[in-house]
Amino acid sequence: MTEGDVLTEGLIMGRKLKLLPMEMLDGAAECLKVMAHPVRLRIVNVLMQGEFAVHEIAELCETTPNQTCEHLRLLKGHGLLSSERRGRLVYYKIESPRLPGLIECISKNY
Amino acid sequence: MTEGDVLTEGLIMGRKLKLLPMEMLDGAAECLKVMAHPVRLRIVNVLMQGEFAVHEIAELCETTPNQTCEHLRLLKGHGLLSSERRGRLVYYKIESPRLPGLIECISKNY
DNA sequence: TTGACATATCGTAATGTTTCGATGTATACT
DNA sequence: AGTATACATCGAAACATTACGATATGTCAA
Repeated sequence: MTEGDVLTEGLIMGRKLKLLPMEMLDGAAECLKVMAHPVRLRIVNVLMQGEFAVHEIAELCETTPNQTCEHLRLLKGHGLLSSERRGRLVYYKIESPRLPGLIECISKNY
Repeated sequence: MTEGDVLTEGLIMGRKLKLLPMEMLDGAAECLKVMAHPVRLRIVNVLMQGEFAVHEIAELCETTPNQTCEHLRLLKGHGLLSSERRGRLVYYKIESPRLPGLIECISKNY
């Protein structure tokens, strides 16, 4: 969806409002909910620079491998990341193109 | 903070990574958490087009005045909105410049 | 002052999230 | 086979969020 595609859904007091469709906001809210955690933001920030194995991600995020696994599972469960085993290491990478956009938005505004 | 201000915080396997500082991600995560609800996204989307009273916001968000109040209170409590009473109506408007950026990011990517 | 409307708050039940230790599984090395 | 390493999953406690009805406050108008 591009910026011009907003729908005119609201009409109140004679004013027409350009509002994003509710289904879009539902999807966005779900994604934001998943990303609304500092460690998961950091994970995505790390993976924007390449594939990494779980223990590397854990180290870079200053958390335990255990917790890292859970965060990775959540992100993967929502289709945001994908993983591949190579030997005894499992490498994760970004799957959803939405993620870099969000990190970029954060780096500009926060 | 501009895009060039990312810190080189990560160093692993001889690779230097450009990572956003953790305090920044903490703040972003808190804001995302507040915004990670479809009705609150819609509220901000509405308020990007001007000030509105609570019952108008409720109608445009297709929810009850009661719930609208609670969402507005949460958003205001985080300094994202401000309000002003005029007569028996209370008008809300956007206070934080971060909000339009987030909605814009959503409208482009979702 | 009474009634009506607009907004705010409170209590609470239902639900979801986070964290942690313990346990399970997969791979490689000896 | 046995052991070590890396990762994944499970269960439960602690905590946070959401939704909803009930009740309270604030403003206006008759």
